[in-house]
Amino acid sequence: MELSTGIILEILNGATPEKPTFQVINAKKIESSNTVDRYRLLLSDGEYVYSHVMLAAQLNKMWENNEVPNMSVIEATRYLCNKLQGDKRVIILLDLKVLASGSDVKCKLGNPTQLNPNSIPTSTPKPAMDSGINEQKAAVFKPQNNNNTALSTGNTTVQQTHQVNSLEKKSLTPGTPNSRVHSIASLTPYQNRWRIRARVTMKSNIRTWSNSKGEGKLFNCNLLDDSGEIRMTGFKEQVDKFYDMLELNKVYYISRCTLKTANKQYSNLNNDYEMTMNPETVIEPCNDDSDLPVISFDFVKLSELEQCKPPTSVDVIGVVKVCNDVNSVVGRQSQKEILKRDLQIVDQSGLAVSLTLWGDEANKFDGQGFPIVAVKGARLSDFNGRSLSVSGSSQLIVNPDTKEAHVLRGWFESGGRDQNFSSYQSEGGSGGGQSSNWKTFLQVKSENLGQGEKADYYTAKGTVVFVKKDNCMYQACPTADCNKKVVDLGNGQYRCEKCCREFPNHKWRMILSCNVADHTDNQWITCFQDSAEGMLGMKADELGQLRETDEMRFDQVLQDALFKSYIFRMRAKVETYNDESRLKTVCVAANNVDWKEYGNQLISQIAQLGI
DNA sequence: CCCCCCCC
Repeated sequence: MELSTGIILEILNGATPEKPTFQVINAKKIESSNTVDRYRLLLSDGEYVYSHVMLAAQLNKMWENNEVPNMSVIEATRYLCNKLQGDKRVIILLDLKVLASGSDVKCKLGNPTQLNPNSIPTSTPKPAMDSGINEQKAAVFKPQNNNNTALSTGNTTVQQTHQVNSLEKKSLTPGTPNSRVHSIASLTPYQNRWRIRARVTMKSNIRTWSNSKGEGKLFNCNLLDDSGEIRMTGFKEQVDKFYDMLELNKVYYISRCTLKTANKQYSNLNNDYEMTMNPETVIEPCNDDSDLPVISFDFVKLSELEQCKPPTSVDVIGVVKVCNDVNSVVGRQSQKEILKRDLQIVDQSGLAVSLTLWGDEANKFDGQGFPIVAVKGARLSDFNGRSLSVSGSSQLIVNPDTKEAHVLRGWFESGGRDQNFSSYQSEGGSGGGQSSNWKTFLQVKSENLGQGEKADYYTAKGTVVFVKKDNCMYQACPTADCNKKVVDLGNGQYRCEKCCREFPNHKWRMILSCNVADHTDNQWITCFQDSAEGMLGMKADELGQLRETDEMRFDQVLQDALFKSYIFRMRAKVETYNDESRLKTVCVAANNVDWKEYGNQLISQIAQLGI
C-alpha cells in the first residue's frame, strides 16, 4: 500500500500520472441547487491535503453505500484537474478503486499539510536523475500507521514515464499544447478544454419544434473516431452556423461544446455523454482523414430479420424494387401531418421487406432506376411480420459506393430483378402484426397458445393425416359476400335468412376438419374455403357436384388429400361452449412447402439454438 | 432548448 507522495502538487501543476493513490480524509455532500448530489473530498497524498476535490456524480453511490469510509486508501483510476476562474484548480475523480478500507486503515497516513488552494506552489519538474531527492523526502516522511501498511513515496521516475505514456495515448502532437487531440471516449462533462478530431457518420435533417417551453430548430449528428462515438446536437444559431459545413463522412476538429449525460432512451450510441453546440463552439474541417475509421455497417440480410427481435435497430442494404408514392399520415400522438413513403427493398436472400421513409427524406426520395439503399440503424418493427423504418437516428445512404452495393447491383441486374421474393407478411390477411412465429404442435400446447385475450397466430409445417368427411361442405347463399347457409325449400328454391331472400341456386362452401401432424404432436384444425380447396385440389362447387353425383370419386378426392405436407398459417384461440373450453385452430393458409425456403428456416432455427 | 420517429 503506497500513497503517491507529492502527487497532488504535480497534478495541480498539470501532470497526469496514471493511477495515483490517495487517502480520503473526509467527504461531505455539498448543498446544490442541482438535483444531483455532489460530494467534495478532502484528499491526502501523504505530503499534502487538498480540499478542492470533487467526485463525479456516478461515484456517489460508493459513498451512499458506505464503500469508502474516511481514511480509505484509493487509487484514482480516472481523474481530471480543471482550472476554474481565478486560477483555482479542482481535481475531479471520475473513477476509483478502494485499495484499503478506512475501517481497516483507521487513521491519517503520514503528516500531510494543508495546501492553500489560492496559492499553489509550482512543482519544479524533476528530471529522472532526481529520484534521490525524492527518496530523501521519503525518509522525512513518517507514517503514523505502524501496522502492516507500509508507506512509501511515489516514484517520480515512474510517474514521469506514466505521464509521457498517457500523453502519447491522447495523441499529443509534438509542438504547442493546443495541438493535442482528445479521444471521443475521454470526453466528460468535467473537462473544459478539449478538442476532438472526428468523422461525421450521421447527419439528421433540420427539425423544428414548438412546445410550451418555446420553439426552434435543431439537428444532430454522430461523430466517430477510433475511440468511440458521440452524438452532437446544434440548436438555432448553431444550425445556421454549422449545418451546411458539416458533411456526412467528412472529418472535423471540434472543440468547446457542452457535454452532458446522454439520455439513453433516445440514443443508440455507446457513450454515456452527448454534446450540444454552444456559441463558443469551434468546428474546422480536417482534410487529412485517412487514419480515422469510416462509417461501418453491420449488414443484416433481409432473410435474417426473422431472427432479430423487434423493436430493434439494424443495418440493412437492399435494392428498391418498389417505390410507392409519397403520402401523408397524421401522427397519433402529435396530431401532426407527416409525409411518408413506403419502399420495398429486396436482396440476394430472396426476401422483400418494406422500408418507410419519413418527412423530407420521403418527399425527396427518387425511386427511379431501382436505387440501392443502405440504412445504418434502421428501426425494425414486427408490423406485417417485419418492417423497417428510417428513424431519426438512422442514416440513409442512396447508392453507396461500397463493395456490398456493387455486389447487390450485379446480382439484381443479372436476374435478381426477375426473381420471386418472399415476404414476412402472413398469408390470408388477418394475421397482420405478427412475425411468422414458427411452432411445433407440441409447442402450441406447452406454450398455451390461444389462451390469451387475443388469438395467437403461428406457422407450422404439418402433414394431413385425417380429413373429416361429414359436414365438410354446405350449401351457401349465392350472394357474393354472403356465405350464410341456405335452407333447401325442396322446390328448387334456397332461402337465405341473412339476406331474407330465396334463390334458385346456391354455392358450395367448405368447412373442412383435418387432423394435422408434425414430428411432435398433432392438431385438429378447421380449413375454410380457400385453404380447403387448395388442399383438396378442387373447387368447392365442383366438389359439391361430385358429392351429389359420384360419391366414390368424392371420397377419393378426400382420400387423395391425405399425407400431404403444407406450411400452415394458423390462428389459435380457446373457445368455450357449455363450460367446456377447447383450443380452436383455424387454418388461415395452407401453402405448399417451398423446400429451399423451409430448409433455410430450419437452418435459422438451428442457428437460434446457439449450438 | 430536442427526445416524435409517427401510419397501416
